[in-house]
Amino acid sequence: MSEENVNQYDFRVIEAKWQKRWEEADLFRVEYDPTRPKFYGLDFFPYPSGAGISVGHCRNYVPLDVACRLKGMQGYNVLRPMGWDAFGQPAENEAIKRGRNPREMVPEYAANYRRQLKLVGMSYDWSREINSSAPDYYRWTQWFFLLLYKQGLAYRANTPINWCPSCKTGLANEEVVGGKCWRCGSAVEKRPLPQWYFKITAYADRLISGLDTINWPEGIKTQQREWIGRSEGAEVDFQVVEHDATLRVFTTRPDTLWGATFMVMAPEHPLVSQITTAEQKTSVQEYIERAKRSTEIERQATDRAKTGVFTGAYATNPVNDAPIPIYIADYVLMGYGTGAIMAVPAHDQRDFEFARKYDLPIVMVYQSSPEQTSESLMEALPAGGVMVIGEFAGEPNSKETVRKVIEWIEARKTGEGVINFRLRDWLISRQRYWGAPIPMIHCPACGTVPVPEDQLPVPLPDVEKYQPTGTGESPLAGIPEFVNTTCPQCNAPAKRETDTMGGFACSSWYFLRFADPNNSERPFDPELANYWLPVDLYVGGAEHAVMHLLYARFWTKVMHDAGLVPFDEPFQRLRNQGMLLAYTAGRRVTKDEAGDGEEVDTNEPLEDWKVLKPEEKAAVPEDQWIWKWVKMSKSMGNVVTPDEIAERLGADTLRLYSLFVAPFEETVLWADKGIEGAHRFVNRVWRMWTELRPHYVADWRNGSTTTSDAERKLRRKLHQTIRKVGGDIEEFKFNTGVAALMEFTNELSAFRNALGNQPPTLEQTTLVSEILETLTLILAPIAPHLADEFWELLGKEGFTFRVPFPQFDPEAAAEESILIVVQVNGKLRDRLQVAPGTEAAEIERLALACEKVQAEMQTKQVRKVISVPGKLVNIVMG
RNA sequence: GCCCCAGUAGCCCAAUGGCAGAGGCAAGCGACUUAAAAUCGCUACAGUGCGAGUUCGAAUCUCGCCCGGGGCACCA
Repeated sequence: MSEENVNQYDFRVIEAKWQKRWEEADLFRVEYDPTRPKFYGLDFFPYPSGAGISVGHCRNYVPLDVACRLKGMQGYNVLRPMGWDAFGQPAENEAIKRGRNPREMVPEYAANYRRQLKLVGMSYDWSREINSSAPDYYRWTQWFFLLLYKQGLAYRANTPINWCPSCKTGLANEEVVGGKCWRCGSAVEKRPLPQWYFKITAYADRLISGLDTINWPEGIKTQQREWIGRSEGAEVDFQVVEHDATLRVFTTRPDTLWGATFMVMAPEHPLVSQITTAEQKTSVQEYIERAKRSTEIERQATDRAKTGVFTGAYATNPVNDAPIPIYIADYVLMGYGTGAIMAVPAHDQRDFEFARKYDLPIVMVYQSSPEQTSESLMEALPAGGVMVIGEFAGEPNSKETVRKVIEWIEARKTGEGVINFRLRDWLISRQRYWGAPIPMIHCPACGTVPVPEDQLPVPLPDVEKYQPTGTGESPLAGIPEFVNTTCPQCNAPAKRETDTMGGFACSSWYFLRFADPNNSERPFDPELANYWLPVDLYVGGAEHAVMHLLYARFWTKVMHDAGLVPFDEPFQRLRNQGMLLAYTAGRRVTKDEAGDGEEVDTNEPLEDWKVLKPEEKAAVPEDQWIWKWVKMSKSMGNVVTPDEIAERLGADTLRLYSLFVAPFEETVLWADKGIEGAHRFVNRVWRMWTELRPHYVADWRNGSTTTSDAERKLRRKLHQTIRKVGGDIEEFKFNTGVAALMEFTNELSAFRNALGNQPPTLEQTTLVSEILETLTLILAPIAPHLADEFWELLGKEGFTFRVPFPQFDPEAAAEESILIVVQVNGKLRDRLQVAPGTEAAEIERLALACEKVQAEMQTKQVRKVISVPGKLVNIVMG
């Protein structure tokens, strides 16, 4: 009976037992220890949604956990914290939906997350748990707002903002995706409102150059570079005819000034009203009105025909004094450059289209051939050709020419070289309740005054009603007890700022708070931050490529400049996990649903496919279901939870499968079949290991060494596996690391079968003991519950997390002989076994001596022999 | 339209210039079993999306296409 029990892999009991012991021993709690090297592994700051985590979340939490456990076994002092991005719209919207207060809901949801993360064996130091909506956290978010303000990096401006009518709040540029709100997909409008901004544009250059110093996926770096969008060019002044005004334009092609035949201003340009003539007033007014009404989606549609209106005014081209008409058109954006352009239809496609439509002259600056004329042009010529007019006639169409022209313009004082960025300042104001109040006070006498640091936090009032107002005003504006205060400077009655900060403020510094989460004197102790930071390994989804990662880098640079931290990049190494898709039943969108945009649920992609809700499944015949692979998410109703997998197959199986299913960064299609295989493997390990365990001797290191071929081979495989598993985890190649473990168990199985019921020899006992112990430890980062159970079964104390990860023995891992392939003209002819390190000349000699090669040499002449030591010999004959 | 990433066996994936196959799923066969499951063992299956090129040698490098995924999109 007892024999039976030992061989029964009861993962439910084992996993619960070790999770309890880890907790009792406070195993993952870490302390500052400058005598030890540190390792900081961090997950993207999650919002704890009511749905809890799905197996999709395991795609990032498990690999980082494995990497951190390995680092711990390698002797690093590992910081692995977790906290909740609890402020912001996801939490608020969910609370509204459930008619609850987010203040009560967040801790509940966080508790569920915590429970689930423990269930899959995560090695978090829970003593460092933080909640960004707690006053002792947002107090410091507000403190950082004031820091930015003091540095001149926070300002209030009344410019038209991106307004999401559904979220009822302003959006930063980064939060507008294709003219739609990133969160809900509604069409974004423009609204004038006074708003707080962070001057991230002041750091544009450093946000680009810093990318060269960090180990991030190239794709993410490219996205950030393109988002910041640095472009070199010049600003040039055009005198407006018969007005005391100059129109300044930005151009990357000042070399084409000679071909500028008209100007275009954005409809919002402040000069428009001043220079528009009486005759044109009506049509210009109409155009401006129309531009205002159209949504960002409409304005951003690139395939749309160019439209515009003549202002009646003219400007003087500074290079040839020609008067050229000034138009307004919505393809020119007020937010980029100067909001006005010089149009060179011959060399810019957009200007070309506009010129053809409104019959404006086209003048060629560059020509690739004499036959080419402005009349014959079918499209603009952005590149190539030689300059044919002006002072620089004869110059090629090149960067060098652009540079020369800029110098010339500067000398003539009509313009200057300028670097422009696509990046705009970061809109931080939200007109919502659930966020950190912006710590500013509006005083009638003193103006805008910061809240003194010692009065922080400005507490978010606890209220019953917090729904967004929709008027563009924060719900806080309706709470007199909050709004009315006194001016910190003159003590006169004053009003508080009622906007709150967007959630990205909280996540721009949380990684620092983990270094010192309970500090009530400052956001963090510099000594602790210097020890733990920067984050060594940061893991999360690629969807934050621009927003969060850009903002966090910006805040870190600001802190660096304020002398708070010595580094200026927060995340040394970044990895993005792939998405997890589930096969999901859906149906076609019916005509009436597609018809009106108002009623369509904007959380779902606006396509012709809609997920079948559970209640709809009965109504729609099964042969009309359309199956699709879509992201696993609560709104799709296709979630598989770690709870059900842990219950059915165990956490270690789930961990192993999360790693094995595909390369880390690849998209995964969730199929239940695959995980059965992972479970089979874990069972197989259990069975083999427990069967061999009776042969274990603790002092195997003093035992006799193995000599038989088969045993030496198995030991070689063991040491190769140590090397492979450790290396693959470091390189984030978890799938091949797990495969290596499977390979080893396959060989171990053959050994066990060969052993049968015979008692093992002394040598075999030594080998088996080494295997039992080593296998336990190399499994430990991946299947920690199983490993700790094994460790105990070996009669050891404590936890594998505290045991050094095995070192591989290079001698034991070395191959005894190497296979050399012999090819003739690239085709396989023979194989040779040679000792490692055999020189090229020697294997060449052996290859030429091969029978099959000799046979071919009878009829052909050897032209060349390529001999690659350790690989092959290729004999070229003809 | 532009920029990334991928395309290898029925499926998920290894191999990053050197014998196309490590691992898993599914399939087939055998052993064990009264039988089945589980387990153990064995087996078959592709010439690497298409077309050129470089090379002694290409899944791997280069160029041009096709297909899928992701990102950006009037930025002057």
